[in-house]
Amino acid sequence: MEDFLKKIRNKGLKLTPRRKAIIQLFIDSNSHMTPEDVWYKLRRRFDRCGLPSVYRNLECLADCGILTRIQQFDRKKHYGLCTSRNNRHHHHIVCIKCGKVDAIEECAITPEKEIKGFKVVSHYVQVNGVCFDCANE
Amino acid sequence: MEDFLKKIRNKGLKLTPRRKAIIQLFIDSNSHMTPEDVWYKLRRRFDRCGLPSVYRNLECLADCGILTRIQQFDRKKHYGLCTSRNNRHHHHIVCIKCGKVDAIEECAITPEKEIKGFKVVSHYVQVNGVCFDCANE
DNA sequence: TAGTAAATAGAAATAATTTTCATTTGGGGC
DNA sequence: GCCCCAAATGAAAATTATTTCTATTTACTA
Repeated sequence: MEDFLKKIRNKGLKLTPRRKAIIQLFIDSNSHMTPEDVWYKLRRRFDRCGLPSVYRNLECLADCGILTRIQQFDRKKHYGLCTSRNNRHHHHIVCIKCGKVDAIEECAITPEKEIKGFKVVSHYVQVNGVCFDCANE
Repeated sequence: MEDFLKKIRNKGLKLTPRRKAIIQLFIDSNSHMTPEDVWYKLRRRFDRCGLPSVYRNLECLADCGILTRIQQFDRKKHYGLCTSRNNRHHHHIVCIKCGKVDAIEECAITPEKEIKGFKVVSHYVQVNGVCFDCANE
């Protein structure tokens, strides 16, 4: 937890009760969540709690590298706890059953391979770049 | 084009003027598009043209393997033409400038590598799987 | 401890997508 | 070529996730 708080301070952002609570929720939940999921759980602890604030905080925590944006094709935003200890390039693996999120350092994904104890079912890769034509215009 | 039409027939779906026109739009446009983009262009050719129908057709064409769903973090759906000639496992590379979409067969993405003439700027990988705990419950 | 920029709640607005339903149409079978 | 029926369509309305706005509160710095 202290590592996470440090990341917020490093960005010059405030360490509010909501933010700490949200991080704690992710540590406890061990799975990715939508803004609404988080909001629902936060309301148990705070009488007043605005959904827009949750949206802002999740984005802010993702920008701090504390959370990672998880792509689920259900039209909602999803965030998971980013547990990578160093700052190296990495990706995340998501359990399609329980939503558990873990960091993976390797990029060479091969089908059927087991990664960190996860049995790979599918993976989504999108490479963003500049094509030959655009690079030379 | 004939290859694409075959894929629709193989799925037992109808070969409507809208569908042919949408495929042609993608062949001509050479970039990925949102439902609204497609709708806007279709309206030049058809007097009556419903947006829901465009949504339905894009999903349908994606299910047929004619289009591929492109992830852009702008809250809209994006589709690109899938030009892969065989049925092998593949991904897509997207130009962040012009939106050009191309199929890539290799999975071992390394940063800075050039793929098919595209200079890789970033890539998004999400692996979906079943974690150790879930696999053993 | 006062000052200030950042964070907040709540209400309202926005915008993408989906649903519903009545009508039309493509394509297989005659 | 014509009939039939499931699939496709348009239009309007509904849904729903997300964002904006604004006044108020709060965390942190000096």
